[in-house]
Amino acid sequence: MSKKQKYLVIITGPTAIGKTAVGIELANYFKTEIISADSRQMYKEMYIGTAVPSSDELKAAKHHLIQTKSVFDYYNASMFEFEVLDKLRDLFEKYDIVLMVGGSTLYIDAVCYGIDDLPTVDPNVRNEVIARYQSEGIEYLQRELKLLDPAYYETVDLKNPSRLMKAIEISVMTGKPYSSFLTAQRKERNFSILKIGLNCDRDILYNRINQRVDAMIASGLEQEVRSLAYAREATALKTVGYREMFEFLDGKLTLTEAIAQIKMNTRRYAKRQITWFQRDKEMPWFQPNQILDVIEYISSLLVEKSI
RNA sequence: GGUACCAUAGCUCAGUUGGUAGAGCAACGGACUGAAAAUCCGUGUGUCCCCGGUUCGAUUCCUGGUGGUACCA
Repeated sequence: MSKKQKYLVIITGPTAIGKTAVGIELANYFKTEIISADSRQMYKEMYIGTAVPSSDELKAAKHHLIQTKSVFDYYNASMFEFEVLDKLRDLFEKYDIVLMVGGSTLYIDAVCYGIDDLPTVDPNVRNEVIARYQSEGIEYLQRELKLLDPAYYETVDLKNPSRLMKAIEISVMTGKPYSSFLTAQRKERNFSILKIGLNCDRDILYNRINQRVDAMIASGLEQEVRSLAYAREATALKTVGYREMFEFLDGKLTLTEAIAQIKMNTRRYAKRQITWFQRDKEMPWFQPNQILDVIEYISSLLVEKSI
């Protein structure tokens, strides 16, 4: 192996834990750049409600995949996988270490382990399935899936319409059962991956979330959401902070209620992230203020591996 | 100060004709391979305000407190 070993260092953790600040410090220390692993900060129409790094923060370290897409663009975890791999090919020409910072769990897993190749679904097929679900209910999806992919029917969460629809769309499109595309095989990467988790006591995290939401409101979240009314139906706008503010603008919630719900839904989101992270028993955890410990931890692994 | 009503889960409240209690929301736990900040599933966590009385047994009935609300002064 003549080529020098390359490392992707992933900084992750629940929303509002302080990943951005840690990422920038690490980027400066290791003299490298940051790829965002955030499924919402990539949309250029969304800014306040996604807590995109500030212009000062973006100047402090070079960031990639931030505000590069439109909310009308179709995007998914598989596309993220390939986009990041492309980006890494470039960055590893210049750096031995590249950082990836973010909390979008499925996207991170797609980069680390790969995600099976599926054909892109024809919007007509998709709309047809959605329409029949809306008129005939989840029983329709269950019946249909049982016919199209009995094996998947046995293992899937039968009460989860998203999962059922996805499998039906793919099966209808290809004429083959959805489950025949699932290999459950980890893809090999030609770089090493180091994951770092950031977390703290739950009540402290919840305080940070509350403060962040208040700050979003103070910075004009209402205006941002109001100006996005034309894009309201886009999937990317079905996001904590935007959804509740649309309800406020509709008069379904008072501003006070909307703020309370944004805080609550952000807490639940953080909890879902934490649940996902707990699958990975190997991931080391640090407090967001333990930057020196994180640097020491990363450095020790680099030395160990290069010997 | 007087009279009436109320006090049960984190909150709003239901209930037990006397056998130690249950809803909604919150909270907590979990699943998750192309919408993932999405989508879905599960769980009751309790000095039934306090002291005494009646009773085999009191959160429930009774005395007296304490706190709250309303009205009258």
